[in-house]
Amino acid sequence: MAAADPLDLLSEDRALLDRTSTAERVADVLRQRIIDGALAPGTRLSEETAGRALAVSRNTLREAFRLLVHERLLVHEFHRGVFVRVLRADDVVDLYRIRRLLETGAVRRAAGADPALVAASGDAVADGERAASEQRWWDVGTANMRFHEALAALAESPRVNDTMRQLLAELRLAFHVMSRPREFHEPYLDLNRQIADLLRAGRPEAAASRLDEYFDRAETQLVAAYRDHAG
Amino acid sequence: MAAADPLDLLSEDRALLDRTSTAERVADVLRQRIIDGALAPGTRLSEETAGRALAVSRNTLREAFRLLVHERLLVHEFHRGVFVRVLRADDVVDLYRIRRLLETGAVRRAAGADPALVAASGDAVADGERAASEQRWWDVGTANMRFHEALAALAESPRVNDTMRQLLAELRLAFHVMSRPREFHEPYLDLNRQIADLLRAGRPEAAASRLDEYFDRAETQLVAAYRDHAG
DNA sequence: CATAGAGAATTGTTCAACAATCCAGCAATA
DNA sequence: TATTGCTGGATTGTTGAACAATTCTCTATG
Repeated sequence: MAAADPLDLLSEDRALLDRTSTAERVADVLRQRIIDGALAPGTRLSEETAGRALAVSRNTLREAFRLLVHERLLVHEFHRGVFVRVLRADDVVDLYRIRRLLETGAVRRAAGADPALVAASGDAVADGERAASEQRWWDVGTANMRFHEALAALAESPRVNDTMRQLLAELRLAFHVMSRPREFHEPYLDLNRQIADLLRAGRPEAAASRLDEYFDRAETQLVAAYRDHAG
Repeated sequence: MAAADPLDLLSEDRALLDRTSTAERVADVLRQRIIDGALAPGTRLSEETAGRALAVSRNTLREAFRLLVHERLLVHEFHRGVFVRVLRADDVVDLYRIRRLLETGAVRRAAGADPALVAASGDAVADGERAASEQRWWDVGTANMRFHEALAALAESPRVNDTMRQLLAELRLAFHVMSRPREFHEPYLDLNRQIADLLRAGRPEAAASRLDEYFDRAETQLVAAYRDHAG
């Protein structure tokens, strides 16, 4: 392997250097607010109001809206405005369907993956356990998502990583309509731990099976809770 | 099961009813032009020029650009403009990596899928064979993509379908930098036929194995041709 | 030949205007 | 009372112009 070219190192910093457009930064803050629940599903975002609050022009705001609509965090109704997406039960089913493909597929090829990626999934589990012991249930949910993001990362594919981040952000929308984070997240701490341990032990197939169980349980539970709540 | 509510039928038609915005239509035509090669990879799209050609304002055009950047068909360089994406060899590798996850995963669960979806994949293969017999190599490529879109559709997930469509559009960018459509697409007609037949015969695992072979060969060949061409 | 710098061209962002559409509320009617 | 029809007000859709910020081009200069 050749010596690290300092120019390569610099070119990696370039991304940090060239600033990002206002529209993208606006999209970033809106995305964060949607994820953390400050903007609840169903909320309408008026161009006038939101634009004044963020101190950006309508056009710039609209560019940001387009991005988030494409990410499915907002829905756009022609001549009516944009709304924070309200997930339906079949959206949840769909989200779990694609997660299953990406995550179990990624886990199955974990044997050939960078060991650091396996370690990262273990870290996420540990974070979740710590948050649970301190009763920080929202953080348990966050750690759970980081864990599954780490599983998908075993595919070592930037596009899979992006897709996964997007899907998990979307899934946050489902958690908001339900109101019992502890009951939902706590049962999976143990299952996640098992998956992480199997991975570290170099048994990806067994980990994938356990992961499939996780999906069965989580999906069933979430959809059930969902129907209870939303009818 | 209750009688079909005519109101439900109408609400399904709603999507057809509400028109789409100018920005989206602009994005549609640009997407088409990129896919069919009229806008070659690397081409710069000036807001001034493109806006005048399409007779839309800069603001509207920029909204359309945002959409296509998000789909990775365009790249946006701050203060420099938007360009039709030029795929690199590692982009191609990445595309095949996620395709492998989605398609093989979808094929493995084909047993439980709607038979009409299995039939659709067979139709796509037949179309490809017909196009090949008539020397329409570009159409062979199109049919090939329809075939793989049909495979992904076995997952019966709208999000998988969307993701897949996007990935295949992106892959078209790779085909444009190579210039031998026949040599690239012809060898796979037979493999596709085998996969479709195995599916119809109710042997999804065998089909998935064949599909894995397809990915190995296609990826290797495409990346090799790619390196030859682009260095 | 390389470099620096001035000027042109392009993008980033805002603002104002108007058309198209939706919505809330009220009147009219059966 | 419940439904329909209308009207005025509010919001979005789209355009055009303007200016700031940045990149590009080209020439002069060493």
